[in-house]
Amino acid sequence: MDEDRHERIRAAVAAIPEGCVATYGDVAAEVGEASARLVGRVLSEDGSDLPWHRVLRANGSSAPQILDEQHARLRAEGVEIRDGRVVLANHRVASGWIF
DNA sequence: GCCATGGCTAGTA
DNA sequence: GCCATGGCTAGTA
Repeated sequence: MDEDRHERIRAAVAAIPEGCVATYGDVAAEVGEASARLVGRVLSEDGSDLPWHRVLRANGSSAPQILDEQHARLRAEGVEIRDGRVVLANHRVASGWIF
């Protein structure tokens, strides 16, 4: 079932540690079968307490409708934001998580 | 048809 | 900015 894939996406997002971030593509790669686009959709439809704010676009930016809340939450976890986006360069680690 | 994406290009500073 | 892509959803036949 497709719900299976959605569940794996949610599990991958849930596993991102506090203070760390990943890109939609990272999460998709982690799950294996998911496209980055699907990750965005699943998160947008999710109503649970998933740490969706730790998932960013490939360049560290955010879709406008979530930007304010996302940045507020990330700052609260100590993630630095410059020029309206999280700086991802040189922070990528082998597992795909970024810190 | 719609997008909480991503990559690549042109055009400005 | 623009276009390609993937996956889901609404709305018609």
